[in-house]
Amino acid sequence: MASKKLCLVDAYNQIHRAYHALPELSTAQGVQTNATYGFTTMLRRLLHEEKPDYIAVVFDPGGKTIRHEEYEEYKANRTPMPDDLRAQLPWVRKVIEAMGIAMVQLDRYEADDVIGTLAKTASAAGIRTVIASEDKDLLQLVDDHVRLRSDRTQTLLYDTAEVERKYGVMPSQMADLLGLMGDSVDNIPGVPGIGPKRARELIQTYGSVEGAIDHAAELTRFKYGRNLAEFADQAILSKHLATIHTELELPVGLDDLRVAEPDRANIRDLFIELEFRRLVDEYADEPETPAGAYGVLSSAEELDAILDAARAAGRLAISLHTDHAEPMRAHIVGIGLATEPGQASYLPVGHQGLTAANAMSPSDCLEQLGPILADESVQLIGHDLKRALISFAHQGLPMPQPATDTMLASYVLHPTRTSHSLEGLALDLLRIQATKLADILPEKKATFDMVPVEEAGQFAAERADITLQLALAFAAELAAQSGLQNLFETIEMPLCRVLARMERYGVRINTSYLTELSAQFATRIDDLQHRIFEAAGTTFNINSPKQLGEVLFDNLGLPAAGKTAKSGNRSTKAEVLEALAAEYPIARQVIEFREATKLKSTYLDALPTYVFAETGRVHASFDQAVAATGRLSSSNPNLQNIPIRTATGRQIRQAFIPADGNQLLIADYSQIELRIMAHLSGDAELQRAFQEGFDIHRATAAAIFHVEPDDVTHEQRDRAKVINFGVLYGMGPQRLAREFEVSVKEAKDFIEQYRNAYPKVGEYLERTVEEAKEAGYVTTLLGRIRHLPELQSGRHMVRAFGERIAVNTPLQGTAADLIKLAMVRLDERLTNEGYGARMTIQVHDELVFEVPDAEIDPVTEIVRSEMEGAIDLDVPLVVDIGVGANWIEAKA
DNA sequence: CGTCGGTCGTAC
DNA sequence: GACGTACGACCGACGT
Repeated sequence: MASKKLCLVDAYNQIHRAYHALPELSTAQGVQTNATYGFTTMLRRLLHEEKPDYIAVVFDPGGKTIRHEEYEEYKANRTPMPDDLRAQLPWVRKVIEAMGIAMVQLDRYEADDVIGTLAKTASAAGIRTVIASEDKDLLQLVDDHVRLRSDRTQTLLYDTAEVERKYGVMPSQMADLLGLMGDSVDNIPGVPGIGPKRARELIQTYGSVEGAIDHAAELTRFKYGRNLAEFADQAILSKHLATIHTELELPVGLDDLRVAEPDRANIRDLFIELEFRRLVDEYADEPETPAGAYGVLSSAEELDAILDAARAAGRLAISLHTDHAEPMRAHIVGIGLATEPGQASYLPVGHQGLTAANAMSPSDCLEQLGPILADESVQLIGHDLKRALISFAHQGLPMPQPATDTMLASYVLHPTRTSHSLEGLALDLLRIQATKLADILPEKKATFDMVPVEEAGQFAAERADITLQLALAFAAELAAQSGLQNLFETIEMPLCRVLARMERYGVRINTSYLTELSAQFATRIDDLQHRIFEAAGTTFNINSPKQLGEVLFDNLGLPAAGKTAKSGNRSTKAEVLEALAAEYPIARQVIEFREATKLKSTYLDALPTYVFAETGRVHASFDQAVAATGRLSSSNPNLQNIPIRTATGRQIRQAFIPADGNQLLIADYSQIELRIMAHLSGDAELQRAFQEGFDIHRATAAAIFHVEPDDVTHEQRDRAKVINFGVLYGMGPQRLAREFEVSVKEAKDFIEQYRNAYPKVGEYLERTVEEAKEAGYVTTLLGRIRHLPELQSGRHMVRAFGERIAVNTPLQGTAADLIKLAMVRLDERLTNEGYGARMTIQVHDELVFEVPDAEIDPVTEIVRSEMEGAIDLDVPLVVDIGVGANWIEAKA
């Protein structure tokens, strides 16, 4: 049998390496985790690949060591550990502890010395050692039994031969080598004028530092030879400092380092807390599965009993499952129902092969559910309820106003979470591993209706149970944060149903018009492609940035301007091509080709594919839990990026039309973010500009260029516009300089002039960043919050990014709050007052309505009053409203 | 054949 | 890289 193995981890070395190698990661709570994560995966790999019998993680002591006593300057050049790394050390120790791995640390001695001593002890016992470190000092320990493992781009195991190959000396001579060449990392001086190459030669020739010094007299014709004599003491000291002690008295023996069974429950909890989701699965081979009492309902009486319980409890958590991912196309397959945590039932509705003989009919099920949904005394709870509401409506049930959507609760509390999936929340908050849908589907592409009722029931009931438990947990969390609770209850929850209605109603598009336009574009694209190929002298894929770059910059020799960030290809973006267009017609042709193909593929050809046969309309999704600032997002298709800026692009908007007998009514907030900034900053001049109803860009131009508003030139107004928007995004002078094609100094002057014009705006922006650093988060006017772990970063770039987010989020987020509030009130009024008008699209500061011809006047007034009156600011909110037969015509 | 990162471009 | 928030088309590398 092979000999046993010991792994020794150089803790700080590996922690630092992880910290620098990984991008900043942090949990939803803002705990930084990159070093912890990197160290954890390193440990895991080490255990897996080396399969040691013994293991220890060795730390340096907190205070001074014997080397400091011998040489004051030892490690004096070390920069202090960044705060965001130091903060991770307790977590690293927790991970090591949970994994059942020994930690060793000795006062006054470095980790290297402990490692050396342990390795030697192991060797004496016939045990092989693998040291995990990138520190070349440790190479001196390498021998037949001891190897050093380095894991940079690939794993490299240093044995004696590898050390000799790389450094030209035997491992035992590494301290001599360092004694001569010094080590800037540890601030070991070495001998001036002797670097790695000479040190290597000298050690190879004379065997040791002492040997080299003995022969210094023979080398006095060289400067380094004279230095060797002069700095002999320093060389001896350096070697001494670099020499690892291997004879220490340690408080632990090898027996204490045996690899133990990890504490899986503890590891799982820890990884959940740290949000190491991938690792949780691995260590939680016995995950806590919900131990609830779940049953399948098989009669109207059983269902009634559950509904009675819901009425008694005043709440009902549901988990709805359908046969289709798109709610507009979906039919209800079954519903999990829960009223108390730990127990839940399943109502099968539309499983394949399920007949009235073994259950209730689908229509009976749904009919029986109708009243409870309409019952306002029973709080409806669910996860991603917008989908459920659409499905209900699709099947003829009422669309109730739900009380708690756990997805939205999670979003309000942690808007930057990348996912608000039920599974993820269950894991993080309840420490429960929910059953995965994929695990119960009979095959990969199966749908829920193919799952046998019993399995589907366990799954759906579990989800309803988890949803209820999450709702209770979120209720407690929200209760402690009244601002968020208010936002959740008065805006996000009501909006959920508004969006469901919008989505279900959809928008009408003129498909024949789009098809016609698409054919025109095809001709134009074909023409451009021919001309580009002719100019290039070759055919290629113009849509491939890589191939395009080769043609333009290699074949045709156009001057390249900058590389792309990730792959280092030469950039072919519009800005670059635009600069070349005056001199090289092909650049212009590529720009036009790009615009045409973009519009054709993204809009002209894509939009008609979204038309839903049943309604003849497009039912895009408006997602409420995506954007970190509180904005909505839109997808399938995205109706929030329909072109408007170019004449060609505007043709696409004309495809958006109302139903017969209706008009489109478009209502836009005018300059909403700047108005919010005027309000929040309290700047008198900016406020006055809005109160007087000035053209804000013209007013800003007049103020920063010191001219009368009437004398402002087009260029001045354009520049003021760029600055006005730049301020909202935290733009710096460099970017402004590039934008204006002026020097950075001149750009700084513009900013200075802006600050003079609106002094309180500058103060406000600075105050916002300061307060964000203090509090760790920023807030909007209606109490939405966003945590900013970026501001605690050790990296300047990341911190600067955090500062821009801190500036932008309250403005963008408050605008989002306002329009959401207006949407909720508008929906309420239009519904309650019996109008046929429908809200159909939201584009951040704009609402699109489909309004019956006869309702135009009253609806215009209602829209204006609810939007302008959404909230009372120190400046007026102005809404521009237009009416027309398509989205362009209606733009006032 | 599907997934995913990279690049680019559209909106506010 | 240098201005915030999104979604998505296309390419091309990579894995099954």
